[in-house]
Amino acid sequence: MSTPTRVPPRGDRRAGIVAAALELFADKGYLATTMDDIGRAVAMRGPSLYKHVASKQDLLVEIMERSIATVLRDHRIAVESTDDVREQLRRAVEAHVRFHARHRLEAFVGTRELRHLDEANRAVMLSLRKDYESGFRELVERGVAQGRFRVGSVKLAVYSILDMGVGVAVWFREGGEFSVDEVAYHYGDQALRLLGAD
Amino acid sequence: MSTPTRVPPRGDRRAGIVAAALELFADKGYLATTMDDIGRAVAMRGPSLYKHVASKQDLLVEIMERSIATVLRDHRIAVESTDDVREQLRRAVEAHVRFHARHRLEAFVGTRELRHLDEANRAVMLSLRKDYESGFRELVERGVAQGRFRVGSVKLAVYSILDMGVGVAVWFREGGEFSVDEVAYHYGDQALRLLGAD
DNA sequence: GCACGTGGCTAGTGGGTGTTAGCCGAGCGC
DNA sequence: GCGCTCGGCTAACACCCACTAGCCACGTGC
Repeated sequence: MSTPTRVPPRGDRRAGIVAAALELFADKGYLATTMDDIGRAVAMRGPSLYKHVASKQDLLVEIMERSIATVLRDHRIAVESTDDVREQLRRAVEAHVRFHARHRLEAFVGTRELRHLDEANRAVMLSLRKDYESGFRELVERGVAQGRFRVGSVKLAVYSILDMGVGVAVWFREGGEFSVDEVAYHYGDQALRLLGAD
Repeated sequence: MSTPTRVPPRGDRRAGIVAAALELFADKGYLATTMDDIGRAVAMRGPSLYKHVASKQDLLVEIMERSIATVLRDHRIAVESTDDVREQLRRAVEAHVRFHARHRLEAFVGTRELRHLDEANRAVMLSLRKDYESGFRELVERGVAQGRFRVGSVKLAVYSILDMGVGVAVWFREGGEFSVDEVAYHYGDQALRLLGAD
């Protein structure tokens, strides 16, 4: 039997493996996904994967690190793009929602499989997630201090806004009833309403 | 070694097993929990569990069924307790939040472990969850029709309200900063704001 | 044209897991 | 007191899975 694929372009075989792992982890869960499953998705046997990755755990770590790094970057960009608190919050929420719509699978795996990260990596991820949450809290607190927002509880408002964005990852489908932009806009709007903005 | 517990009260040994399974499923996940783990939690060996339950899957099914039945019942009671749409929605949201605060673990397992239900049971659960969602959608639609709510999109508003309630299960702790009632009240408020109520 | 690194393969290892089989002590009905 | 049911136990079965060992084809550098 001759090789069906002539020659894999370069050493980016690893990227394909990570992508396949992401899809499988999101679909079946980390524990339910076997190395053979991942191998099958990239047309090789399970053990061959070890020529490209150190372990199954490494795949999870790589997925999570990339994911959280993206969210934090997008958030920073959104907040730094204006000085007006109201607008900062709108853009931060839109970035949050855009991420959860565009990177559904990463978002999914990022929250669902946190407990299957080994201790050290989980601690790092939890800390980064806390930072992210803090960014929103500071934003809302500043808005309240400036009299732009009126909330019963900053903490509960922030949790609510974040969680409704997280939920997008569950139901959103590319090419479905809503575009990413529509969802982002509506959610930004809802967040501002929830904060009693203006 | 004599029996440490003199005699288990009655045949409610099963209830203890389900409770232990719930805690473990919520903590480690369904797949990561072994029958030995569950056995240890109720002071017996794994295989002995089979004198009380048919399978590990049965434990998951029982947990999920009880969980969804509770939510649906609470929702119905809330909606039937008044005729005013605004008040119906407030009470439905409060019931939703109360459930996710009081039955954190059930809520957790109910959403996180859905994929590990076998096909038949999963279909039933998904259908029941759809019914629950529909209840909220009809409520919001009625409110909009009566001019009591003003929303950009009924669907997105409903998703948002449900998801922010679901999120409560993640962070809520009995005896923490907020009581169940406080959270329920605040979330009811936030939902009404989000709907542009009144 | 040859050595060698790359990246695939098969075979195996060591451990884990749901579940069944079969044993047995204790309490209860009669 | 006898037998039966209940509910525990240990042993074992039948897989499954991450990962390792060791082999080999192929393309490239020289």
